[in-house]
Amino acid sequence: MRFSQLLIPTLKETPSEAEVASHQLLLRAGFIRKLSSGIYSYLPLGLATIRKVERIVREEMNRAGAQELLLPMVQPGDLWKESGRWEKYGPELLRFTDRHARESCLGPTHEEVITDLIRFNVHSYKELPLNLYQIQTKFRDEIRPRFGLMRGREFIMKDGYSFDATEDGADATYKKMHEAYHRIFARCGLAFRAVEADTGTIGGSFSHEFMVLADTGEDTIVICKGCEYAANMEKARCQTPTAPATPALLALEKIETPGKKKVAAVTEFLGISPKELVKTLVYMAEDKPVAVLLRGDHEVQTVKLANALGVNTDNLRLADDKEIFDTTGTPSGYLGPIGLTIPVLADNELTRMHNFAIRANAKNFHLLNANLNRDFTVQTITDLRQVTSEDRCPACGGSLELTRGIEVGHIFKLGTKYSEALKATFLDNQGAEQPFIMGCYGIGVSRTVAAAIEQNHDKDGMIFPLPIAPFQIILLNLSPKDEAITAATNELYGQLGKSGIEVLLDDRDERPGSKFKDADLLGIPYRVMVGKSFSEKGEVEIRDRATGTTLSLPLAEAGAKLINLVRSALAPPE
RNA sequence: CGGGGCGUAGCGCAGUCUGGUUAGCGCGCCUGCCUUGGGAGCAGGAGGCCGGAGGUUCGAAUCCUCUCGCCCCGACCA
Repeated sequence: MRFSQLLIPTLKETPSEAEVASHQLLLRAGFIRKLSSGIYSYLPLGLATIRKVERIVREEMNRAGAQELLLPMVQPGDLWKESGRWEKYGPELLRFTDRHARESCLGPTHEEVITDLIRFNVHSYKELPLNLYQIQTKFRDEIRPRFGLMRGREFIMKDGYSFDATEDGADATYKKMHEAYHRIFARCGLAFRAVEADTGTIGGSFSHEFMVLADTGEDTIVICKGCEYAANMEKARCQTPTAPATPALLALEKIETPGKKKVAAVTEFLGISPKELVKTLVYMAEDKPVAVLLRGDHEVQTVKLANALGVNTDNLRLADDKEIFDTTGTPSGYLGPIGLTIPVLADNELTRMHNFAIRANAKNFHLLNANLNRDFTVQTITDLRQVTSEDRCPACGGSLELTRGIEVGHIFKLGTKYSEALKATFLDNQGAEQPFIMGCYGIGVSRTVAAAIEQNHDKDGMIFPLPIAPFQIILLNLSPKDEAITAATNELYGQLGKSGIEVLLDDRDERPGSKFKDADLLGIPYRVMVGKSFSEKGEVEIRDRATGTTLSLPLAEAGAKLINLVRSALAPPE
């Protein structure tokens, strides 16, 4: 393709609305333009990149035995009522009525539609397993879209759904998808980790998220430096080391702590570490109070707490001062665990603590030398807190690292949640009716492009991994008015094109500096320059965008060299 | 939805507090000359309902009211 004929509206200056690198660069390089909040047009280069990712996704999904189909975007409200999600999904589901006053919605995901399709068309275990996917525009009316393609309201997603007859079969399918996802993101040239994840509102029994590692990621993930263990913060566990030998239990001691409420102030005043204090928090779970006990320096992980209580995170919040007083009789800020009548949950860590400090249920007093089961009891002891970098890996005991990630893929083993809700069943080999065992598998295609840029850029622009670059080579004619140079450039362009190499020919009548700047901005992996050194020595130069290394070689050798470079970069993993 | 900020030419901004000629600047765009290895130079030019509506005033980009849109921070997610 010729640069002069393509719509590539590059910008010298960064639009003020863009905050993160991928958003700024996608705008500056002319890949996308915003239509309204969270809704973007993909220009030719943006679309080319999207198509590259899609192609890899298709190849790997097909290779793993999945089949592509395409489901409707507009979906009847009745189907969502049948699954129960019409009520549950919330305002993120964009709803509208058509001319016949039928309730409808734009598909944010397709569990209902696919399950409906399968229940009417698949009836026997002999037809299973089935694994179906589509690549399509999704719409989710996000509360706050942000960061360009990172969190749009309209975005391109690959969503896949599997149907198995047995648990073992479903687990095998899940494993196959896990492997396929590994291959997909590896082929995209991304540094990523698969992490254990909470199943959230989609529901199901277990799941993994695929995280592209980048400092600007919206998620915090925990990865082990010593083994393969990795998990989302919401799910991350840590070793619960066996309790040290129980020391002598000291007598409770009431001590005045004038005006000290916050953990840091209290422990400083008492001359102890926050690790020697237990704090008492009150939450409202479905509007009923529960107390949570935690070591002073630890933080509650809301998702874990919600799971321990069996409630949805939407129905879980910190109690306000009035609620604390009304339900415990103690003002906020003075509440300790002794004598509580509401349900009490304690974090695992408490089993290892002895002679710790707590609040005394009285203004300006704390108690020293408190002990679990001697001075107070709790109903539940489990993992309720955020893992920290001081914790040890639950799998190998190695040290843990907290890092940021961008969620580009998510796989779930759903089980029978939707098949039961929609009465989607088949007959097993005994002639008994069984619900399909399902899995679902998503990849944010447009987000993957943003994540790739987030992970691969420098001050001059994007640096695409070759497999997902919009073009593999950008060929610069540095002197379009020079006939010899133009003839040489065209010859090379033709040769590469015949070999199936994707070349963007910069034939614009611009000065070299502008072409260099644009080439860097677009992030195309190899830049080939035909100019002064061709006139002087018959040589062209090949510059690697990522490393900046430049290779000069005779025109006659350049084509073969480039074909070689591109093909080796495209070699699939292992 | 709560908190913060912003809407002036395609992009980046000044002007608004303290109302007063024809609303400016840089980049980009058009024409010509010139130039050609890291976003050149000169000359000429086009482009604005100052987000929208209402109000105050002799007079509003500027003050007031309402509204719409956008961005950032939080709870949600591919």
